[in-house]
Amino acid sequence: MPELPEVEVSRMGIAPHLEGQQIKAVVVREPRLRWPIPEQVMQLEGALIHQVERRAKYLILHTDKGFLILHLGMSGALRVVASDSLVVKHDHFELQLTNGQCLRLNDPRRFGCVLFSAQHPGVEHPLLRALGPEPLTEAFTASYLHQQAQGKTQAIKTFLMDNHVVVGVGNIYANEALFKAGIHPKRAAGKVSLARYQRLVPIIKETLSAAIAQGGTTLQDFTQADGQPGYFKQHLNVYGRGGRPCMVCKTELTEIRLGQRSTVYCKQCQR
DNA sequence: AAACCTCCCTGGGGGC
DNA sequence: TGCCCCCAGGGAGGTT
Repeated sequence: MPELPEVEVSRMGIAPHLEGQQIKAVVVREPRLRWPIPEQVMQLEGALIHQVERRAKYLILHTDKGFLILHLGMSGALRVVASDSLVVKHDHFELQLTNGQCLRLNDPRRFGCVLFSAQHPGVEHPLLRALGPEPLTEAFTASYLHQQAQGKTQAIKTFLMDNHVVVGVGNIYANEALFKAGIHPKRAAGKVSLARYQRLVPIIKETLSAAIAQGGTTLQDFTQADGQPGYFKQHLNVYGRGGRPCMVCKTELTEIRLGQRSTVYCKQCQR
């Protein structure tokens, strides 16, 4: 499942193949994604791609004829392959380039989206306008998070996963970061001290950065049909380990549901 | 307004 | 072996 690190790895993988290239044809095989793929994407035929940007878990292709917004949802994957390479099940969308390559989106669960924006969507588009800061920038600090949390009774895990607070912290990283920071996932966000946010924020940054760095090792063969590598799985302390012993104190890990999401923690280590 | 809940979708896994 | 049911997840949008 693409979390922020995987989207960033996707961006790094596809950008060198796309930037400076021209779009020859836009192919929509299955328009029924999260939202129907709009007709306007056809306007990108003939466009020159300037840049591939990531904002939260969205990828934004800058072209001289507008902006393409991509979201991978739960199960989406992007590959750069030869335009005549075999189309497989769930290959819903592609941009064919004049150099014979194409950017192909495969998404079995269709939670992803492909959208068009005439202006840069970061400030203008309703989906991106209200997003919180990027976790790997200087804007994301302990004092910012502490201030956002003031008066909130919401569980800190739900708070961290709210895109208005900070983007890109999905269920896996919220679980892992709270474990490493020793904070109970159900603790009210507004009752977590500044000192504990000062511990948590660097942990979130380090966890995301480490995952990106490891995804980087798969960049070489990114254009091959390998699928998701699962490179981060061996580093997980709590996610998917409910009922098994805590790696620190051996206490049986507790699994609960919080905001419809599976939540695993150590009742000994996390308070 | 804040804090919940629901829904979209398919593949995979467990139970029988 | 095969079938059914449930679950996973991001995040918009609805409800309380």
